[in-house]
Amino acid sequence: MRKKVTLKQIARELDVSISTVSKSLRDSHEISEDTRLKVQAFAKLYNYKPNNIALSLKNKKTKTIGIIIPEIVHHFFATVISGIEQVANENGYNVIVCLSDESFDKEVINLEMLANGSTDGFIMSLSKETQQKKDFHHIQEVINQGMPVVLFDRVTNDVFCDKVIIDDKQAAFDAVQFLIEQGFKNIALITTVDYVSVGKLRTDGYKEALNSNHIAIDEELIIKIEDIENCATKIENLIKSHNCEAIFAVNELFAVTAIKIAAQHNLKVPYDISVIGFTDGIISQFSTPSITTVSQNGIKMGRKSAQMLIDRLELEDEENEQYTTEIIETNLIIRESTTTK
Amino acid sequence: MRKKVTLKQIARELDVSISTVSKSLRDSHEISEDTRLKVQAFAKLYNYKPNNIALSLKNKKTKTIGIIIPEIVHHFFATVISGIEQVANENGYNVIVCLSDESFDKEVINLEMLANGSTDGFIMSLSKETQQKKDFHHIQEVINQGMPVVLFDRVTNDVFCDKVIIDDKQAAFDAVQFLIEQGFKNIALITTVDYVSVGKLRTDGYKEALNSNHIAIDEELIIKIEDIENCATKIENLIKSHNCEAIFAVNELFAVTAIKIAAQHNLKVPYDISVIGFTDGIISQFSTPSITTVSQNGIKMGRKSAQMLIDRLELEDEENEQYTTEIIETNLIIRESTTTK
DNA sequence: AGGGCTTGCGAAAACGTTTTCGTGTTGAAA
DNA sequence: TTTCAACACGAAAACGTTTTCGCAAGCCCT
Repeated sequence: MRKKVTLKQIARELDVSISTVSKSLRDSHEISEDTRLKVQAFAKLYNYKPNNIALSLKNKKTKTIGIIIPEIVHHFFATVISGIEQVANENGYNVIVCLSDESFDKEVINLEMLANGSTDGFIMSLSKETQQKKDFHHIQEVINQGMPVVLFDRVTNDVFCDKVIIDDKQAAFDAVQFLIEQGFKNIALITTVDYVSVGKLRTDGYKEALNSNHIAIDEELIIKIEDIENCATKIENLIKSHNCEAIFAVNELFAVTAIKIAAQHNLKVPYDISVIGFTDGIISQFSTPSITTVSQNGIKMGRKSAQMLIDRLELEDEENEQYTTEIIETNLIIRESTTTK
Repeated sequence: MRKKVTLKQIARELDVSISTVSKSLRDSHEISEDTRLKVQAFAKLYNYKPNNIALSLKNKKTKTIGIIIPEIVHHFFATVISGIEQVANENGYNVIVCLSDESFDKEVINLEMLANGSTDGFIMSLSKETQQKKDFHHIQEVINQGMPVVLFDRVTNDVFCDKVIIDDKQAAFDAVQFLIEQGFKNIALITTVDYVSVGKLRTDGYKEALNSNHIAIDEELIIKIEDIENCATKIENLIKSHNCEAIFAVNELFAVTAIKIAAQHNLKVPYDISVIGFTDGIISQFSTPSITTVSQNGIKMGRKSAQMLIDRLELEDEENEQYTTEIIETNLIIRESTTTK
């Protein structure tokens, strides 16, 4: 077992000082060519690489980005991480990933854990519980300590920092508008409970689209799902009791569930009902029929978030207190689950 | 902006030495109760938390696990990470995630990057390119330096370390055996090119199942996909030219693709063809028909990998050179894509 | 020969901890 | 009064770097 070699060991072997070794390896002009080459050769032979921890301590920079998200087994979040990782890598940063499991406490613990020197900044998406409690002191705390934070997707107005979001309301509006243009009037909405910020925004977009087309909002056509496990009856009722021609679902799980339940009642999508989902994930792409959906472009969100964080990290002391909110464009991907009336 | 407070600052404020502060906070009996309480109160007031980097440097332990995987936008890998993160968290470890993008070079770079002090050990799954080149010197290198490595899923016999796998061959055998028991004889295989270790093993299992049931292997019924983009014609030929009654696909993408292509040729799954996939991901669960598949239990793989790594890290100097290979059991999840003849 | 450069290198501080060891003060025992 | 232990605390090293500063030797110029 050949342990990693340090400057000190090289110095001892070559009978020079630690400073000389360090300078030689960094091609300092202070050192004669003789010594420099000798040291470099020795270092190469023993495969010397500077210790990152020591560098971090000295430079007060870890070159590490902390990511805190609700869960990772979720296509959207996975793509965001992927995007973050790309940009991080291009800029010599590593990413350290923590999962909050939608729990406020875990979010706080993870944040505090990483804030003690482990990372230079954070990219996060709020847990459901945090959004529900509206308690963001932990985030404000790390910002006060001088660590940049970028919030993405699940954000809040209550904390000032850079943010990356999609225009959920507009995207929902566009999706519903599309359905209306296909000739549908009785358009149902399957959404989440209100405290999930994106669910709320998408609901608003739905309503606005109906309004601007002078279609009355029928509350019977709006169902709010709290728990995916036992949503079946609600959706069944929706499909059976109302003559709904089209459904806008605020995520792909709701969309595919609706399609399945429709099929069980001998209603074929898109011939009997059109369905639009949200999030262009695996489900939308591979279910039968494939699902028309609003694409969120997680990669782009991740890349943008990382870029914003790194920009702020490298600007450093300029203390630019101008926080910005970046909006990633969405687009409707039209597939098999929609048709014209 | 209230920067984080250090021992030195507390010491200066309270006019004691750094040692006294440190000892007070660690409840040392060397310190009088007076001083101890005073220091603790002050530390609490200023929310003192020890700097992780400094601790890492001192203890030569980072309490961080490096994960290097081919990609993260992949349900299986996401579940494994999730499992790793659970156990890591329970034991006070953080995880730092790097993606190789199936590239040998990126795998090497990431490994070397993290090996310079950033992590205490690694959990990895080999990139395709690495498996193809059969070059594992980078992994052997970090092991020689005394860093434990756990390989999972995509492993190799050429490097000695702890491993966590499923019995791919047996699982494939079981799946094909199941098809045979349903009365099918003409069973096709959709697999990968040979250098992908798990693809090879699953192919072996397929063949062995046929053999042990005295069914001749028809090479025409075996197709190897290199690139998912243009595999359509191969699968079409398979479906059209042969009277294949059932298909065993070595991953869920192949399975769902086969089902889609079959549908295009007016063959209904499972009535005309039965299909079994591998990996119980989103696709298998939500496609129509839902797909009978071999479940890999990524969470369990991740948890086991993390446990093995941490065990070795905490054992430390005992220098237990007894490497073990853990096998995670699989099970066949029977859904709608299979029926009896 | 003396003054002033340049060259080549080492000592030491700094980052923030923990821990070992030393030391001065106090009180009690002899 | 002397001796010794207990007590309370500080100095310093160590982890592995980088960088500033100081210093000695050699050289050139007057």
